[in-house]
Amino acid sequence: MLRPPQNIRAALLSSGKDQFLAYGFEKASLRTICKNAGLTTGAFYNHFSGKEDLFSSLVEPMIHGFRKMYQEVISQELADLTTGVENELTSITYAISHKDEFRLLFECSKGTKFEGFKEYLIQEVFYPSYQEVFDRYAGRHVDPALVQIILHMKFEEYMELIYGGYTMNEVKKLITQLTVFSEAGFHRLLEDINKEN
Amino acid sequence: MLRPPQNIRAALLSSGKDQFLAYGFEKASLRTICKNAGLTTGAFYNHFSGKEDLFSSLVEPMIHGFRKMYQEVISQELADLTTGVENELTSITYAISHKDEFRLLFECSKGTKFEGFKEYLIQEVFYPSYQEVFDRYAGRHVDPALVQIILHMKFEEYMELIYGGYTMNEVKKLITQLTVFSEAGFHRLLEDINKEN
Amino acid sequence: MLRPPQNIRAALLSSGKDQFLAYGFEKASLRTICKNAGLTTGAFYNHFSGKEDLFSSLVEPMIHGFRKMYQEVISQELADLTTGVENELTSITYAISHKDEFRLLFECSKGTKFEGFKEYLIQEVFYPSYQEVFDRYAGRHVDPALVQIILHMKFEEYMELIYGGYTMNEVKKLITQLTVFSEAGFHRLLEDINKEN
Amino acid sequence: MLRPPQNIRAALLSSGKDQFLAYGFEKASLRTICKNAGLTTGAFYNHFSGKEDLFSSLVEPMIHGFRKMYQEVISQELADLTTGVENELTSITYAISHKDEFRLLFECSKGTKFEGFKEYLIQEVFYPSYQEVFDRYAGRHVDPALVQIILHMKFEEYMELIYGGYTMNEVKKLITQLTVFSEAGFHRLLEDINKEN
DNA sequence: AATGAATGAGGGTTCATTCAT
DNA sequence: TATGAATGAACCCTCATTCAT
Repeated sequence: MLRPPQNIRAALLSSGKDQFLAYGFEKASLRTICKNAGLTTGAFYNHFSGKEDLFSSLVEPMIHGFRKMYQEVISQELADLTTGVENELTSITYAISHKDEFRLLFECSKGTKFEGFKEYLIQEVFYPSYQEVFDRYAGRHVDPALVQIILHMKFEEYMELIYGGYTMNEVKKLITQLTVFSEAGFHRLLEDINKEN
Repeated sequence: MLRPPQNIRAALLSSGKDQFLAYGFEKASLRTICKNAGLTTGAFYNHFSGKEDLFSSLVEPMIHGFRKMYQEVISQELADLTTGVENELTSITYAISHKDEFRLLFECSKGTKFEGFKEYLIQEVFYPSYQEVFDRYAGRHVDPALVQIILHMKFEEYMELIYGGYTMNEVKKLITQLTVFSEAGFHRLLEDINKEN
Repeated sequence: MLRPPQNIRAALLSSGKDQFLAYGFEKASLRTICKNAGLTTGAFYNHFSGKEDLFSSLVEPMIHGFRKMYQEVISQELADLTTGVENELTSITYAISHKDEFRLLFECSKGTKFEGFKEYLIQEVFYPSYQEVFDRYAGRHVDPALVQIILHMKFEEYMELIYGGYTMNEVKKLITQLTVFSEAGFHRLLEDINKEN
Repeated sequence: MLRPPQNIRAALLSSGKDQFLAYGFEKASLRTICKNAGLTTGAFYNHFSGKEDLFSSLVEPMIHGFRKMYQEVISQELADLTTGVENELTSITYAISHKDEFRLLFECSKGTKFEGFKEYLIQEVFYPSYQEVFDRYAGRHVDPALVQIILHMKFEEYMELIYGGYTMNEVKKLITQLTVFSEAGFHRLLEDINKEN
């Protein structure tokens, strides 16, 4: 009653985040979300148009932010291919500071319109540029299956960096090391492939 | 009614697998599972003690089989470090032939006692030997964070091999290539690490 | 905010009419009525004391107007029995120009105090004079059941004239024809009845 | 518990009929219907698939019965034009013995797939043959507006016969009288129309 | 006058499980 | 073993109205 309206919205977002993370979108109980935020289910609908609206409100700002950031990163990457580590760091930093929202999006979104977001991101956003980079470096068309798998591994690397609970310094060091790992593996693989034929 | 009891159990297992894969453990409807298996919900309880029992029955035989197989593989591996690719192939082959059960375990088990199985497998089963192998190769204690991440990437590699829909021949070729990738990366990484200090 | 209060009231009445006509009194949503009128539900209560008050305000002025008009018509009718068609036309004209309000009253008033208005009108207002006219013409007491049915048919005739979407000229012509129909039927019926006994 | 299942279904149908008649389909409360039938709302869904299924089960058998009866009546009518009164009596008798279901269909079906049934019946089933009979008798095309209105009046006549609470003997007598009324009116009207031109 | 957050009860429906038959 | 009716709580959501601001 005496709380300013912003706090209510914030309380609902926070409570919703908790429940969605704990139970997933479908199993999370709106009643519980409301109770934890200190209001009735009826009151909820003065702030959000429904359960999915609450979920979207948690996740969409992050998606827009990520999109914006990613576009800058990718355009830099195309201009200067040596900026890899730095750009990765930018992306990871963003993701870490939106850790929860990423998890919502990737692991708790079943039943929402974001359900397939992870695969969408991998296939539509990352894969095309990945395949292109591989092809360019190899000087030939690289087996898409191989690219797919390595891309998924890369994605998993990011996941671990994001959710591993590392400090920024640790992340920086790990990325450097993992870049060494990936690039060495990558070059050796291409050599082998080219030898084959 | 006239079906031998085995068929009923099999029908329930099959119908349950379908629903659990499609909707996850919690959201899958026991009613639907029973209807698709051609019996009533009441009859179900003559064959299984409940929803989770059905799930366990789908997943536990595979776990035991996998455990048994993995122990043979790992003891071979420790005896002869050159058997890597072959052993991986054995594991993957097993996993591919139990694709559905793996997916149940890893992606559809929320709400059951198997909920944390994937992390359990990684941390309790794979990680110790992984860290040991890394340490042995490096001749020093490798940063566990690094091992964790690379292990997760490896695990993701397996996932893709299992779920990518590849033929056995494709899998064999991919494993060979990915082994080249991983090992080259791994060696280069260790070199770098050793240089550092 | 800057609108003169009359406009707000008018907007609410108009929006309410729309919703009541579309969904009936009970199913119409006050929220929607207010939203369409451009204000909040809270503000609504500064103009009307509640949902039913809004409904009454739509319907009562018409009822009073109709009562007044009908009294003039009926007193003329009793003075001069030949004015039939003209008087019918007066009534119908009034009804057509308050078409929506009539519909509200007859078809959308469930849940309000006007719920039984149609039957009230027929039984309390029309029936007594109808029975009297029949009795007078017949020179004897006509079976009330017969009068009831013919009265209801007459009422339905009016409904169709009102809601049929006819021009005034068409209405005039139709009334003339229908009067022929009714009166011929009526006289023949009375002849038969009198022959019986 | 001890009631045979038929009684439960019957109890739900009866309780549903009461509530639908009293409040209309949308406003009737399933909870109340169930309570009055002596079971919980959960149990309800073992007997009907939902609220509308209950409504349909009340109304559809009557519709099919009516359709069947009406087809016999109309084919007789076309074979022998003098059977009018008898056939009307057959129809009305059927309707009276399904009085409640007719009222459900005509007055309480808003929100169901039967919502427009009354107008459908009038326009699609009755109107075409009505217009044809008028045209045939008149020897020319009669103004559809006139036919519409008289048809609606006829329909209202039936409604009153059905809902007036008359005995079968009274109905028989009233139909005879009303047929005199209608036919006399009809013939006189046609004469007038033909004179006009 | 107007806002909009809050109430609290009610809506139809689904659920895993139980149990008399 | 099988049936299917019953339970009772939970689900998300909508409602007319109130009231502090």
